[in-house]
Amino acid sequence: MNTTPETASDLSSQIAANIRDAIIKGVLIVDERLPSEAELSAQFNVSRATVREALKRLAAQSLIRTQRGATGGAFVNRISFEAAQAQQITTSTLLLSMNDVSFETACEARFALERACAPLSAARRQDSHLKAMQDALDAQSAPALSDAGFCAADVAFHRALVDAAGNPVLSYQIAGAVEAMQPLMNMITFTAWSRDAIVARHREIATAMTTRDAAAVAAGLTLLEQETQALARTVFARRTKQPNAAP
Amino acid sequence: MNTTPETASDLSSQIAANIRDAIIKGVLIVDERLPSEAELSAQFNVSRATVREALKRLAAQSLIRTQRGATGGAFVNRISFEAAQAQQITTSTLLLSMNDVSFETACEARFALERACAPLSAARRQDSHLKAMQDALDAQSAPALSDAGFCAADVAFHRALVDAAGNPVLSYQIAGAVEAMQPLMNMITFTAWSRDAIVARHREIATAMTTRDAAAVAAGLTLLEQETQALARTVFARRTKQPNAAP
DNA sequence: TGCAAAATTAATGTCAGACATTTAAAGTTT
DNA sequence: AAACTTTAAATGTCTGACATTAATTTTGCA
Repeated sequence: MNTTPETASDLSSQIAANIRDAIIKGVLIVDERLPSEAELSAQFNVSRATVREALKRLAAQSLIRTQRGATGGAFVNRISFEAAQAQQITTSTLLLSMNDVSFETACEARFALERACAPLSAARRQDSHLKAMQDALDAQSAPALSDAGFCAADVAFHRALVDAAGNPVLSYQIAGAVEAMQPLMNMITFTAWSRDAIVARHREIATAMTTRDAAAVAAGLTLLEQETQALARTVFARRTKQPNAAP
Repeated sequence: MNTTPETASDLSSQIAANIRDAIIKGVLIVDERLPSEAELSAQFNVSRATVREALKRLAAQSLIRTQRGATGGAFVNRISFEAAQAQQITTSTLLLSMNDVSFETACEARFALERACAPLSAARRQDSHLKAMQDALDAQSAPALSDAGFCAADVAFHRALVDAAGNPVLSYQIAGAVEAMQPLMNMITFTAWSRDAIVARHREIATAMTTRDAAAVAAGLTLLEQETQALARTVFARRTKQPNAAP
């Protein structure tokens, strides 16, 4: 049951931890109003400034929201899947960029996670998911598309694939991982040839999804992973040999 | 490239977003010292209190750390896998408890994720992983073990399974999801009979890991999932029929 | 009476300045 | 040269004030 070590000597950390535990343990219910800053400062016997620093910490974790005005105050937040995912993306993105995680490792993790939902996605996909995948495919096939646009459409495709599993927890976890990898993916300059290869694989996967062929979806993802890894290797190899000047 | 909407009118939010972007974009490097609070308040033309609230927000996301003293200040943090995972667990745990996620949905997501690393784990597992799994098995087989202890050993077993994949990104993502599910798992009271069934499945999985039989590992996980779901159904059904008095 | 405008109030947001505490480094003494 | 003392620079905390916001209450007038 490890939430956050945080044995800090800061009063604001302690107070934040105190309130956080109350929220986690259910002492404070969703949408319940916390005591006002003045009351909290009296309860904890600290100044209002210290209480405010504690509350800002909790707000940064989306645990509370604040409202101004007469009936305002700090309220316990119901964390939404969107908010949780946004946080996860921020954290994961920094984690990857700061810890010298290789493209290979991140890519492997990403496709492993995606394959995890292939059986569920194939079984449960709705027409709306197929349409989303098809739209992403069309976008990726556009002739004068920028690399960023290509990657965005790529994310949309895989996002639809994951959402088709119909499990919000799975979507939240995996979509976060996929999005966090985007900065790494953007390091690759996609040639027209490599784009065609990717789109072709996507087409295969989309077809397999249509026929609910889980094994084919997984196989398509595996092939896509191998090709992506190979592409990355050539791009990075060329780049180290011939370092570019443009910042 | 969605980091955090945060179009808030609070000055402290804006300043936090400003510095956060600088960190994400690499303008501020790991271990680099930020300007002192006094300098920041001059730069942003706000009071020191406002700057401090912004810094506390960043500290809550583990983006910075602060040190007191003459050479102190706020430093850009290198987010560790541990810290990132701890945050993910806090967020995911609250997400599950606050959004009425059913045991079924969470359990399905958990095992889907674990199956995702079965092939990698079977291929790459070291003796140390086998030993960790065996230790967890021994712990789970202890006769007078509490439910909490049983669950803790359960986590250790699956944690070793995931770590065996040798991919830190995968470990971070999945271990976080598994730990976040613990509160839900703890709602189940394991009978002696059901414990035996779980341990037996674990034994099969451990054996499959030893022989590097990825398909058998995945199959074992699938069976374990089905049995866990069935067990949960009976427990919850009994509980609704006969509401207990003890809080 | 009914309704719109104005005043009230209670909360967060911001500011300014002071003091406390911590820590490294410079300076002093033995 | 080593040990102690002083200094300086930073964060941590406190106090009190004012600004801003938004719901509520009161007032004024048709």
